[in-house]
Amino acid sequence: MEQAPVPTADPITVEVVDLMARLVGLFHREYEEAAAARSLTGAQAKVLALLRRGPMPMRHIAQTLSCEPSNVTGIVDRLEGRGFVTREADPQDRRVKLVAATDSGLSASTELRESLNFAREPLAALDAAERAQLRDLLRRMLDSSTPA
Amino acid sequence: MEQAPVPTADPITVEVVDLMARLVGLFHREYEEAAAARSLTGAQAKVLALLRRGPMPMRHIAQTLSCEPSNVTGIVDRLEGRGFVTREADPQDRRVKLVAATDSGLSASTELRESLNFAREPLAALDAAERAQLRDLLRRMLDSSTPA
DNA sequence: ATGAAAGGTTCATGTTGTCAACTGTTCAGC
DNA sequence: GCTGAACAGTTGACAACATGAACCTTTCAT
Repeated sequence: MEQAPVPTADPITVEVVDLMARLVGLFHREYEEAAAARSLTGAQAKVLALLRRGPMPMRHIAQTLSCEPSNVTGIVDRLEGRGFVTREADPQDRRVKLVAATDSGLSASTELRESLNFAREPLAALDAAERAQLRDLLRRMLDSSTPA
Repeated sequence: MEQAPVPTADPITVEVVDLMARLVGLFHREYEEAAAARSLTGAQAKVLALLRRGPMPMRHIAQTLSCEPSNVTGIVDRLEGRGFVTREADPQDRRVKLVAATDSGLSASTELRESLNFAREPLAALDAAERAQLRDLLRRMLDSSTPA
């Protein structure tokens, strides 16, 4: 039987991976800073961002963040303590706690999101057509690995 | 005088930022996992990756990682404790400590780097020409914001 | 009805991160 | 040459994040 064809690390792929690593570093730092400017931590900001689509069980948050549920407990505790989210029991299943963003939490998250859009100088180096190209490439990469 | 043209969040930019956020999340998680598989933390792996180019003063590490020097002390302590790096005084300036990867540290870092290359399924969705396109776009974004 | 399984929390522990205070070393100005 | 400012690194105290095990409550299959 053939060995699974090791995706021979061609030079372009290697370089793209490297560039992405740098991009990830940049992005991550800026996100962290933008959150800190609103005295949120990165993890808190991520949870708030998740809740923009609507209330969500703790477990679902943990899955999306790829971390242990016990970790989420603490993060939500702190967000709740500052009035950014609420916990309410799910009427359908009383084991489940639905976490929902408050108005205050929602607007904090929206502010942060918008501050990111124009803080993103790296994108300024590209013109409209190139940004569209980039968008298409990224879309295809993500759609292939995140069926959702 | 004109107001600085608020980079009116055009829909494409907004979407690109969003896609990048998702990509960053994916990449970050995979990096963290790949590091954990070698019982390294993400931060430790990042420092080892930095040292692949050669020895480096603590302060330079802190600057590159955008964190406090005191934080680097701890990370390097743990790496040193496991024989992945060494600390030696810089003969030129005895205040400075040069951190260098050992052979063991270097090969751990290389292994990790290579495991990333073919763990990067998202890239598989693109053919060679598209990967080259992506590389060019990313290069330009990064070169514009990281003069180095 | 009983017991297994699932959702959350708690506790203990380790790593990352910040900040302030401290030790050595270098270097500019006198 | 000295003195003092500035710099590199460490230490200590503390908060957030992250994991894993133990636990409680609720649900659900049998």
